Amino acid sequence: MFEKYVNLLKEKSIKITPQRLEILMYLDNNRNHPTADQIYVNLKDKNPSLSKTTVYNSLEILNKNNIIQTISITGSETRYDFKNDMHHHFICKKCGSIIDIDIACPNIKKTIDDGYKIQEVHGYFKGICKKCMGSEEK
Amino acid sequence: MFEKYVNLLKEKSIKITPQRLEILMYLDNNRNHPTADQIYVNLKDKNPSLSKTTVYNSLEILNKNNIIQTISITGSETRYDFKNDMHHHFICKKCGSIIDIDIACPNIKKTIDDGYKIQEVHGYFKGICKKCMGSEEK
DNA sequence: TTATTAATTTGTAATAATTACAATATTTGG
DNA sequence: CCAAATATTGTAATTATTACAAATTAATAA
Repeated sequence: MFEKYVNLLKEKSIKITPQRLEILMYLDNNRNHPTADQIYVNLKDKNPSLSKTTVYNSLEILNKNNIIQTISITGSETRYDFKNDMHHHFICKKCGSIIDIDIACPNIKKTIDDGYKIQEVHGYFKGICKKCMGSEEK
Repeated sequence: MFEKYVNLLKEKSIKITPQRLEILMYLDNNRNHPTADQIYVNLKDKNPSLSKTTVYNSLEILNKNNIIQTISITGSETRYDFKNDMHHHFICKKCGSIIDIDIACPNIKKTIDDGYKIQEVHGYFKGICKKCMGSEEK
């Protein structure tokens, strides 16, 4: 059940703890860009001893090891995402939902050629999502 | 001296106050993506009565009226920029400097065609800047 | 110019997200 | 199974930002 996550941690020589496994599994199964607090609240039920500091610490080490990524699209809190193919994010100013936009950035190459070492790419769009555009027209 | 900023505010029917003019002028003359606190500290000398709340309020109304823009590249604090042509931002993980990258996003069209209304585009790269890459090689 | 009204500024207090830290507990290699 | 290193926990501190009410100011019309 946890094999996938155990392996992910082993590959990066990160110590395996139940907390880290739970957090990783949560992010893998919940691709809705949760905040640290949301992860904490949701895992707290089944893991009553869980501390919010542990959530932050775990997220930090997972992020540093490229197993997850951070999203700072709202500006007020960091959101977290299980690492997958490069994509952008769209946040709807009306309903607040954050949506994956499956496009990669073609600009990276130019910037690398220009002498920069790029380690992370964040593309954020803000506006009104499809659904809310639809309901506005009515 | 303030004419340019008075006009900017008038165009948007924003009430003209000395605080707003000072903040606008500061952002126009300091294109280094300052935080609200940096703006506050720097203007406080010449405007001792300035309140930090005013800085936040002014930045909010200027942003809502598209005169300035926000940058949330660090994740911890919002940075502000006088509005100019669309460009991306690069933050160096070593020296912390935030650098303008003069490229526009060619992906917008596809997302608009897909049914989204895009109001803001934020492109953030994180890595090592030219300068720091140079000093690493030595 | 002056009076009026609505909007703004100010200062303080509250909130929300995140980090620091020290004691306790757990993981892992030998 | 032991020991050393590392992680977890809970609380307290910090930082950025917002809420709010009283005092002030800007814009407008007489």
